[in-house]
Amino acid sequence: MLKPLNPILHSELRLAIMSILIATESADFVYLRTETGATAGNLSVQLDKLQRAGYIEIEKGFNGKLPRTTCSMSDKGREAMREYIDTLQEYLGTAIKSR
Amino acid sequence: MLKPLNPILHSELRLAIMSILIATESADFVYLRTETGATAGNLSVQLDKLQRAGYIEIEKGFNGKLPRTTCSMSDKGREAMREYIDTLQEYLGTAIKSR
DNA sequence: AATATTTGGTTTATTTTATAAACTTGTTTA
DNA sequence: TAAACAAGTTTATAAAATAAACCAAATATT
Repeated sequence: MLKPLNPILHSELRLAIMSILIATESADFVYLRTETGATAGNLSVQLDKLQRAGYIEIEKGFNGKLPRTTCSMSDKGREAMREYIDTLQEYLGTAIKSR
Repeated sequence: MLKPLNPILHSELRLAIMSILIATESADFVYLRTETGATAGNLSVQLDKLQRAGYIEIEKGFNGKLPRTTCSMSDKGREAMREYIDTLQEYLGTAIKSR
């Protein structure tokens, strides 16, 4: 029987966010928005879910006088991604290995 | 900007179904049910979506006197999976290659 | 110097999707 | 012959994703 895919990660936008953060260590709201093409509302909601899950940390500060929200991945998030990718590979089996 | 992940494939149960079919070429309703652990209702709905998308073919026949639904992947389905996996790898980048 | 616009978001409402519960049709079994 | 089972489908509910509307502060415009 197949393992379940972590439902927090198995979401297009949340996976996109996590994929960016796993590579860059830190990214702000505006960058995530342009990179993912998400609406601000959607991005806000999904960042919140990732934070509640303990997968990312969100720091609110200022860039000069303008607000700035900086996100980075937590160890828990990195571990969850590792497991998610493992599970994905179990699903996709040979199909993914052959590329 | 990240490419969208085919929403028909980016669903746990549908991905599980497609993953089984990509490896086995053909599987019946009962097998898919036990293998995925899905409820019959959910499986029925998701098979229907995959069929409407043209990703699988569904043949209804009999196993003795009992109904039997056999599913197999279409060329279009195989192509969609190829693309989906490519896109996933773009998302996951190095994280997936290192395993 | 008032007012309009832009930036960087959040909150709330709507739509879509996934899932489960209830039902159907026919078949064994007691 | 009635109860239980198999193999599904249909419909109702719960959860999720997404967008629309809103807000506060900063900057630009007339």
